[in-house]
Amino acid sequence: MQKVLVICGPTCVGKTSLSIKLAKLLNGEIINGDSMQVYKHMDIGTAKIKENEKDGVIHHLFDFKELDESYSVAEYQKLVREKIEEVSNKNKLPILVGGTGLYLKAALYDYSFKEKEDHVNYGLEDKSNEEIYALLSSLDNKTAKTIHINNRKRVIRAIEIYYENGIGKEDINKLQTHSPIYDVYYLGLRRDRKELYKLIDERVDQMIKEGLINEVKYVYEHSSYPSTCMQAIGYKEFIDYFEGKATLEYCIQRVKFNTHQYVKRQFTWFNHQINVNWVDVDNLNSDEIVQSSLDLLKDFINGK
RNA sequence: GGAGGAGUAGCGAAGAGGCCAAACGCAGAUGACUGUAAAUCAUUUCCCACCGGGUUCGGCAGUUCAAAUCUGUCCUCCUCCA
Repeated sequence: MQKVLVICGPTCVGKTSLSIKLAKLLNGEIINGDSMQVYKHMDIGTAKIKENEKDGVIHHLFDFKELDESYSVAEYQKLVREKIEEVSNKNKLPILVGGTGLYLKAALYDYSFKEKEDHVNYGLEDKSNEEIYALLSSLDNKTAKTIHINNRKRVIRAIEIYYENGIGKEDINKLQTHSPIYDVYYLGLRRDRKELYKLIDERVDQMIKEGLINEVKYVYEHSSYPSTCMQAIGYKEFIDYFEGKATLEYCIQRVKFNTHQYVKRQFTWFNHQINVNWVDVDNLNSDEIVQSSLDLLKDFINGK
């Protein structure tokens, strides 16, 4: 099986800088594992790696989407698998770096997404939660039991899955093995939450200084709200400011709070969905982080 | 010095005698997650506990079977007039 190294963890722990060092030490190339860094023009707010920080390491799947294009796990899965193939063929180690848990898992596990056209509209959007949930229950009760009635997106998607496949989501999942299709090592960076929150707040302030507002304004003007890119934290919060509904200070605070909650969700995901080998970064300097990572990776690397 | 107004859980803010451990929002905590995932959704947050119990609504003292809600007094803050 092909080897794949994953560097994951919550936002703002230092995945990017570690990834460069490991890529150089392990002769690797980096593949983006982050749902928002695929977009052009979204650099500051997504904390995307800067050109001069890449240090000669090749990066894949960054900056290839226009702002008005949508994006999804299925597309990501397909692209990443191609890249893993491509990098491996050069005899280099593919290193996935990112914090979007579902994307990482979907790419590396045998999640299957049906090849499909554009979204078919089944006219579910204007129905009430109760109505669509009742519909799902009648179609595919097994899946309905796993989704909360208020979770419209999931309920609707489950109905779509049923219509498109003639079989329910739960039954489809049963056909999968739920194991990785590569020889994967999950390396995670972790840090005390409170400490992380503090670093996040500082980083947000720094982003503002670097011109985040102008960047967001550009993105805002070249897309529209339902679009994927304007759902990014650090962007959507400023819509109210641009429309004169909230002060700038308030919006900046919202960015910080939303990022805190995002971190929380990321931890929940990583802790419960995949077996991450954690490096606790709290009292380590950057060299020590690299060393701890290499210690953990020893068997994975030598097991070639 | 005079006239008004306000003090409610970490913050904001409802409640104006029993249905109040106290709505709602925010922040915090926990969880779910297979095509929007930086998305979406659920649970939880005075204290101890399994039923249940113990302390709360600026302080103190009253009225009442019953007080966050009524009375007195004190403290703090705000606005206006001097």
